[in-house]
Amino acid sequence: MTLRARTPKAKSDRERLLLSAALNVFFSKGFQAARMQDIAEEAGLSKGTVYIYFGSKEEVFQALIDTLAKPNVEHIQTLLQTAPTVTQGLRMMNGFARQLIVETDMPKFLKVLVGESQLFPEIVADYHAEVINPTLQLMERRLDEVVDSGELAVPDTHIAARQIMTPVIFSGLWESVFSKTQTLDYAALLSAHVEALLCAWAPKDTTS
Amino acid sequence: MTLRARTPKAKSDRERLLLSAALNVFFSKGFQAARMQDIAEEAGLSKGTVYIYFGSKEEVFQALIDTLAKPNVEHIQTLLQTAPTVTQGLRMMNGFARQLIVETDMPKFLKVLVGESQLFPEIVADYHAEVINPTLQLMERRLDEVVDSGELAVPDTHIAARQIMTPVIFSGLWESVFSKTQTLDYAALLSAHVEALLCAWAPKDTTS
Amino acid sequence: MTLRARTPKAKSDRERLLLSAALNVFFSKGFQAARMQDIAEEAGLSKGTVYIYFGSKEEVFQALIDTLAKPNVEHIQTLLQTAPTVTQGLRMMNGFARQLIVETDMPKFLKVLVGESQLFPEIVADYHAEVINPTLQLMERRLDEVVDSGELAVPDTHIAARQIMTPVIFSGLWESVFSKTQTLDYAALLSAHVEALLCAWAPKDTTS
Amino acid sequence: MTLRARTPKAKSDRERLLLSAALNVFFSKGFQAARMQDIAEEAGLSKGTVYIYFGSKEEVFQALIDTLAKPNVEHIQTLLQTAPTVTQGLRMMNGFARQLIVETDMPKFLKVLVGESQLFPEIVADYHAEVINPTLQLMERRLDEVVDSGELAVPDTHIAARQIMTPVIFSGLWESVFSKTQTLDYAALLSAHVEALLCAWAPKDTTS
DNA sequence: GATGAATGAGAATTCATTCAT
DNA sequence: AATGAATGAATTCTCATTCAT
Repeated sequence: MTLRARTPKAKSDRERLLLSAALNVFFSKGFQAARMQDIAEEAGLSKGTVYIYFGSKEEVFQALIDTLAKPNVEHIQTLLQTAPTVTQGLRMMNGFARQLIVETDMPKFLKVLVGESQLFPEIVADYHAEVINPTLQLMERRLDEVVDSGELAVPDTHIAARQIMTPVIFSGLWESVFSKTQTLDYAALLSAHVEALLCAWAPKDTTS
Repeated sequence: MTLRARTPKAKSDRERLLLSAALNVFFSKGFQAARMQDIAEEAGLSKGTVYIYFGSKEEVFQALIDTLAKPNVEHIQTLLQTAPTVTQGLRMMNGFARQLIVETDMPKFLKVLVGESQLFPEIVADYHAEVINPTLQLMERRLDEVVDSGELAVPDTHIAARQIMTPVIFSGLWESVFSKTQTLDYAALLSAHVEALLCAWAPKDTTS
Repeated sequence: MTLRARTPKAKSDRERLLLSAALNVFFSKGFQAARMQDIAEEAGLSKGTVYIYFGSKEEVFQALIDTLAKPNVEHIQTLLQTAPTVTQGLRMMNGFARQLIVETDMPKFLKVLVGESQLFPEIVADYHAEVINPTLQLMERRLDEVVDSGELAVPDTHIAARQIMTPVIFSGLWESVFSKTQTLDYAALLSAHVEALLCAWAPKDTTS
Repeated sequence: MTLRARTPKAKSDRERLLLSAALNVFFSKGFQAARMQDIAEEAGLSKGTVYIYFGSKEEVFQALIDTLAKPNVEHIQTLLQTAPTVTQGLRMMNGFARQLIVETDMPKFLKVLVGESQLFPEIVADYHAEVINPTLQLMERRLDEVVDSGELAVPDTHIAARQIMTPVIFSGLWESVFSKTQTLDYAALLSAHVEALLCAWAPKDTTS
């Protein structure tokens, strides 16, 4: 029998442990095929114990989304807001995106979200409302600002915000789905992309 | 009882009907959560009938991949090979990509492939080998040619080939996952992307 | 499509063909595991055709018992009744038993009857009433006669009748169950048995 | 919900309970027609519980054979080996055979083995190799010894060993198949048989 | 009469969830 | 708190039977 988690700290550690185990299992098998047993084993605990922390498999899934998704958003937002220029902000974001893809669970998370998107439309809606949309809107606003300031000449900031995310999603997905089959140089792809955008958005020379 | 399919033609029609039903169900629920019953009902047939045409749920899935994936590849390849210039080829491909996203089952297919990627690694490997890789390599070769001819100045054709696909995948995924929550102007995104690439790859003026 | 059976003769031939196929299939798989498809294939016909001749799988089974069991009984009974002495009758019956085991379907039939005995108690009761019991009673009566006539000194004719059958059943079962694993010389076993019985039943010499 | 079996002892008891239930069900319906549900109900447990102890219906069957068949063999062998004379050994074996038929599950087991013999040829081969053959060979060797010692004059010890088993199998089968229809005095049959054999094998008087 | 496609009831097996220990 | 035995709903797949051709 595993040591009991008596303090609140110990309990929240065990919760995190379970969520991390769950992500791995959901990633490997998908929500439906994932057995509570698998999650328990991945965490080194027993089946019954999972139910002490989460009421059902669906609750584990929901908690996973809530716990893992949001911290990243905040980071991106901080990055965008604190960078002196958008050009720098974009370049810094690239570095962060690379980290996100290679060093975090984001690709696994992305794969799980995509895979279960039709099964849990509320979760998708929620995720859109709390993560995707705020981030895109923040980007859009920042781009509007720099257009006004003349830093960049972005023709359509709405599309531009999405355009920025394009290789991040591509890379995340590649990492989840194809990384075992063929590697991809995410950093190169991301920076080629930013440079292309900056080229396209370069302010027109209006001096002459 | 449904009309019996006695001729080979009628049987192959019914097979197609079932595969189309299966794609919808796999898309909605994922492979695991999809019940054979669901597929049968979607096709207006009974459970047992599905087993006359396919030996198991997995066989339905495999047949789906085989049937739906490959035709699109050929189209893309033709497009690339017949366009007089790469610039035109890319612009035409965008039109095709838009069609692919809005008018075909590609987004559903993409979502299913991503969702089940860990469960069927052989199918993913197969898909990579027969669809993804040949397409990317063809693009890469075409880009190498135009670099040689001076039409474009692509710094890294390997990355460039992937870069081209970036918004296609993004759009396909958006269509699958978020289209009910928020629409996205795929044509605008795709063409903004191509224009950015063409800007970045514009041959340097070496006359002066 | 197989030739149609138009005449009554042709129909009854086809019925026999199906029953023979059924015996093989029931023997190999047991009643439950036998598929109508198997029986049809064994007979070189199609599934639906079996239903033209028999209303259900159970009806096939019933017809099998009725058709195949009874002829043999009549033969045994004739043998016993026409033999001039019981001693000769027993020896002749042995020859017949050997034939029954090696050259007929009796062992298959026995195996099927035993295997399904609990599933079809009425069939077993029927079989007992129409085949087993009459034969045993006839034997018993003949033995009573020869005891009276002084030909043999059988202590208990009821038991004796059963005792006679003992190696026949043993051999039939061995043939069904173990013949592929190890052969058994049925003729030798049967005649050793008869000789032992004749020794035990030899009339006591009461002359001195 | 039934009491939980937590200790190894309780678990092995439950396993035995299930096997005993399984024998009854397999006997009544045959392996194929037996539903796991039936076995569970016969044991007073639920369907799912059977799968905690045995991985599949086939595994239950195999375990049954392993558990129930072998103990009896040992008993017979001990009997034969410890009896001072073969004559006594045979008479004692008869007592044991009667017990086997009336007081143990042997007849049920025999019926099940016969019924499923074609479906599980490996089990039959196994059973022949581990139970039937060793027993027959032991008998044969003992008979060879007594022929040498002059105790009995057995003409063919190979056949004789089989001849001895003849009424045991007959009785076991009768018990399984016909006992509800008509009783049979097994003890009388068995001892009549032994006496007949002893008569046939009596050493020839060579004194005069 | 013959065929085999279609049906749906039924059985093995799995696994989320409960709860006695 | 932790465990894992027990349960039964749910799912895949099979096959007896029907019936359009």
